[in-house]
This record gives sequence, structure tokens and C-alpha cells, in this order.
Amino acid sequence: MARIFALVDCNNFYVSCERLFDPALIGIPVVVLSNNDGCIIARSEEAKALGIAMGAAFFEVRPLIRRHRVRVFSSNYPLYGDMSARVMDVLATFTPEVEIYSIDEAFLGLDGFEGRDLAAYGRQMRAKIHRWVGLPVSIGIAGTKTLAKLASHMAKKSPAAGGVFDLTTMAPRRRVLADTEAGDVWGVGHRLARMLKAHGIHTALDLHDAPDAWIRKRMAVTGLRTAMELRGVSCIDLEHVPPPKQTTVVSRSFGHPVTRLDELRDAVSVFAGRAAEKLRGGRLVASNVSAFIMTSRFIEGERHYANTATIALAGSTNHSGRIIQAALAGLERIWRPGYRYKKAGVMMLGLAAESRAQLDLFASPSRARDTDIMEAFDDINRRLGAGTIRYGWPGPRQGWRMNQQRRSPSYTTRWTDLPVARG
DNA sequence: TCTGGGGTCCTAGGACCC
DNA sequence: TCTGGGGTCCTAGGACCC
Repeated sequence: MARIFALVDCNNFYVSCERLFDPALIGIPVVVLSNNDGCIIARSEEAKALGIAMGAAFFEVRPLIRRHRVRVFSSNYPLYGDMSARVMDVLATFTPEVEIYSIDEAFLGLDGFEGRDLAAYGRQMRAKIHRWVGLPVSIGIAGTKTLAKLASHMAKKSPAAGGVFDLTTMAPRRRVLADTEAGDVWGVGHRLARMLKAHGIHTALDLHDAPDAWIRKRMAVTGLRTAMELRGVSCIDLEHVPPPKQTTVVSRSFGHPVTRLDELRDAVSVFAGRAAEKLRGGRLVASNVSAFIMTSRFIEGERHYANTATIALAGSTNHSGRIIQAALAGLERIWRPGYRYKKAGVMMLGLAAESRAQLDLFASPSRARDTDIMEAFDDINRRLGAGTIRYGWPGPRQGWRMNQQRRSPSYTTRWTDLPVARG
């Protein structure tokens, strides 16, 4: 049976979320910044038209932004996460086969819908999301995930498509592939695109037509899979249930460079504490903790240093105290004086379900008590706000804290930020 | 002065064992 | 003391994604 996939992609997602709660932003250039207000990660169409590049450093495009009065926002993940969940809920009313691929994208399985007018079905989805949530989306439909991604680009690019592009009927595949750069294909990044270009492979069609053996040699099995998918052979299936996480990371760039060990200790404790909370939230435990620190890669003429230390936990755990202690031990091992550190983080490795570690956990009475303490800890932070209680003592200097000067309110996830309508 | 954060997968190479 | 093949496991690094 032929497979049918749809890719639903929210247009300029973060910008669209900001516009939803401030309609004055509609029709004018808007951008959203990364954590730490470092670079541009979302742009409205008007901002794109001004030539503001994706990923551009904020300070570099600042003159342009000033000149054109571009509205600028720090990223507001509680808001975006909540809006994302609403979109996904609407999609679930159209098919049970929904794979949430990222915060702003979902793959749908539409096998068995062959008889229908798929583009019309897509337009229904679009209209319902617009009416119920208020966000614009683009939808691509095709026989493989890679082609569905490509079709969603077509849906955005061609005004005639009306936001939905069905590659199974609307255009010959070869023509669409010929109009697509190889680097725009899902699975072909910067490096491979450059390599392909050097070998005369410029378009998606060139890749489609390249010999298997050559692709296998230069792009490994993942590259061959991509080429097969371009040819309409489905190799990447829908993932209905997300596979269990293997690692989880909490890391941040610092608002200002950090030189002192005590400041780094403070940052690493906060990150490790947050990582432990993430584990408990997912009912997971970890067997190892890595701490890592690095200087800026961008400053010329300054010595660069980056290092990671991995510490084995004595038995898998999600206990904040143990994890913080291990992360700090890792930090001591890699810290070197004389550097201006710009970023640090904590990675949890060897994740496993808490339930599988239970027996071991309760083998010792002190561990059972630890679990009770952590539950109370999380409960307090849930009810009174994140960070109400934490491990350790915040250091006197907080220069490592992120810059986030342009954040919009948490309209939908904090009562005090609820928008007010006035008649 | 200022350049995100959080993930996955594949491969090559070394250690170790029989 | 040297020779050889083959298997597994682990890690580091590189590539990708949003």
C-alpha cells in the first residue's frame, strides 16, 4: 500500500505566537532572539524581506533593526510550548497518526486517505488551526517524509498553493526537485551541501539521480536513505511514541564572561539542579553526569579552552544533591584559571526509567528517604513557582545569568500575565 | 561589548578477548 | 617470542535536525 505523509509546519512560529497576543505586530517586521538575546532565531516575512538572516548575531544586524524599527523579542518558551500543544491537539482531531517532530512541526500519517482530495483535507486542517488557535501553518503532502518536507516548502513559496501543497497530484516530482537546491533537502546540511556542490550536484534532482554506490560512500547510509526518499521510497517511518531519551542537557551561555571558579560553581549547581528536576519530571534516572565549560569561539586572539568531565554516579539516581555534587566534582577537574568562560552546562547520561531502578533505590532506607525529600521539593516549586527552593546558596555575583531584556509576558501560562480585553 | 539550546545517528579507531 | 583473524565494546568526532 502506498504511504501518505503530511508535514504541518507553523509559519514563523515564534513571531506568530507574539503576534497572536499583540495584533499591532501584524504587518510590521518582527524578530525573536535566541536565549541570552544572542542571535536571530525567528523572523516575520517583513523582517526576512529586509535581509535579516536566520541565525544572524543580534549586535551585527542591530543597525538594520534600528533603521527599520523592527520589533525585537527575547524568546518566551512557556508561551511557545503552550501554543504548540494547542496546535497538536487540533491535528489529533484529523488523524490518530501524529508524530510531534518539533515545537512547530508535526508529521501526520494519512495512509488509507487515498480516495480523498488530500489538498482539500489539508485546507480544512489549516482553517481549523487558524480558527481554534489563531496560528498560520503550511502543509506538505507526499509519499515520504523527505518529500512531504519539500512539499511544505512549496506550500510556503508558491502563493497559488494556498498554504497546502500535495506533491502526489499537484506537480511532477522531477520538476519540483529540479527547482530545489540540494542543501534545502531534509538531511542535507551545510557540510554535505558544500561537498555535493563540489561534485556538481546542485539540485535535489541531481541527488535523486546520483548513483547509489557514490552516495553511500560519500554520505553514509543516512544519505542513501535521503536519496531513496526523494525517489518516493519511504525509508523513514512515523514515530508514534517518542523513543526513550538517552541524554538530557541543561546549558546556557553567560550574560557576561565568567573567570572565577565560585561563579562557575554557582552556575553549574543551578544547571545540575535543573537537570535533576528534568529527570524527575520524566520519571528517569541517570548513571553518569558530565559537566562542561567553554570560552567563546568567536573572540580572535584570545586563547580558547573547552573541556568536559564525566563522573559516574554511585548507582543511577535523580537526586538533586547527588547530581549537583557530581557535576561540581567534574567542574573542579576541568576548570583552569586565566580564561574568560562564556558557557557551561551539565549533561545527564545513561538514562533509564525510574521504575526499573526502584528496587535498587529502595534497597537502602536512606535512598527511600531521598525520594520523599525530592518529591516534597518538586511539589513546593510546582505550587509556589520554579526556584522557590533550591540547593546551595546563590553566589554574590550573578554575571552568568542570561540576558533576556525583551521578553513578552507568559500570556497563557501565568495568571498574572493573562491578557485583558477592554470593551 | 554582544554569536542559542537540546537532541539523534553514524563511523572510525582503539582496547580487549579468544 | 612472534604471528594472525575476528569479534565486541566503548569513545570521540562529525554530521544532521529544529
